[in-house]
Amino acid sequence: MTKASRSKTAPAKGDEEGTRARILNVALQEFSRLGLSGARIDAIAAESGLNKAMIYYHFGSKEQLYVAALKESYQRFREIEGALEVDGALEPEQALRKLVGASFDFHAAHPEFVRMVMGENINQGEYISKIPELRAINHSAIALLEHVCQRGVAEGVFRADVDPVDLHMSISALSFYNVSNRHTFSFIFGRDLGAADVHAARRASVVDTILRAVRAP
Amino acid sequence: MTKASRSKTAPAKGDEEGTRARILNVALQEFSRLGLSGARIDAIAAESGLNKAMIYYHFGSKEQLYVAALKESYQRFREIEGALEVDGALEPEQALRKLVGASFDFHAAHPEFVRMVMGENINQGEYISKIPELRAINHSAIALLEHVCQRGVAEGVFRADVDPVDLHMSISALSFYNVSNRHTFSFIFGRDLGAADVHAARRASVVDTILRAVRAP
DNA sequence: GTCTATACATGGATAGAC
DNA sequence: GTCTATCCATGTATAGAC
Repeated sequence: MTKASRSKTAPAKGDEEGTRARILNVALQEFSRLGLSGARIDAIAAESGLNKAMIYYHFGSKEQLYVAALKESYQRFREIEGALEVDGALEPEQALRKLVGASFDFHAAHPEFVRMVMGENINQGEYISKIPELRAINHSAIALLEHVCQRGVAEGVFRADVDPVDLHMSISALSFYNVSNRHTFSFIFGRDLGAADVHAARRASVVDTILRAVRAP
Repeated sequence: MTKASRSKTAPAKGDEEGTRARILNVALQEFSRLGLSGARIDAIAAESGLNKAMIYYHFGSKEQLYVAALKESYQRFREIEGALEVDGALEPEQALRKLVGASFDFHAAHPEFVRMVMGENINQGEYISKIPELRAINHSAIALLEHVCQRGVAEGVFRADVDPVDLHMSISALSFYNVSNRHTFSFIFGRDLGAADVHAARRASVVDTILRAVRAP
């Protein structure tokens, strides 16, 4: 009996998503909202329309479920990043603009990813270190950046001494902070970062900041 | 009997710091390490060399203790920021360099502050909103930035259309992320952000990025 | 695979003596 | 103000039936 031992009863029910997948989706939301310690297995069970025993049957423990959710979170991130096509006809400047804008938009559109990463940093990276597959997760992003930088240097529009990983870090920081620190920032400065005009202005500022950082001389 | 009802026995004991202050210090560390839900009253009591009842006597509840720690955290931040003297003889460029470097250094030197802010954003700012005094916390930083910008514009070295709050946000983002996402970033890129040379290079990059963002034209 | 019922530990909070 | 002892709700995890 191999892994695919769900011999019959392939359920064509409307909500057929698979129990495991349903749990995982709910868990991702719950952990991202409340962190590892704040999330409750009871709540995940209830929200999934299941019972606690099912969660332990499929995932073993709260921590293993958390690791699965963390992994899933990063993998979704990779999928969307991977779908970015940027080369082709675009000038290096325009290509970089597109990359930065996409990063900013992705973070804004996926606060649950941002929150998972925040939570895992609160955990001091204890659990992500158990998922070596994620090591490669951003390498394609770096490769893309590197390629764009090289083209820019060749055309004489970008500086030659830009480190792609350092540049990636700046792009991530500006994209990430905008979501991660939204609540405290909005409170302290009375500027609602969720508002459309504020958001658009910030986006433009971030893209501009990165472009200026790489532009020659 | 007024507030100061500790009539006699003003204890000259070596560790005289005040019970309340001792609890608060330990709580700040504990909440910053583990977040509101992850922190344990038992652990705070033990670490303080006290018992749980004392905590409830002085602070009422876990959440009130958390709010006190959050407030304390921001107030220490303000103190250090407030001590920054930047005007005087410095050129606008040099003044801004100093400001950005100080922000970067402060965050690096105070991971517990960064972590408290992360945790509170996980809480969606629910508790900071109960501390209206903190609204003004960064206004002096903004005023300083604004003044430097104005001088730079007057001398023709800075752009005229820089928004001080937006600029402050970029400085904070680059300073904050470096600490907040240290663990996941180090894991994924295999670059230890704690290492002295990496840290110094990143600092230089951040200062440079901000300077380029404001420089005319 | 899925459920109900329950074991068992933990954690926030309080009572009451000193 | 400070302590010990304890209450009670909650939360992770499992046993065992279907």
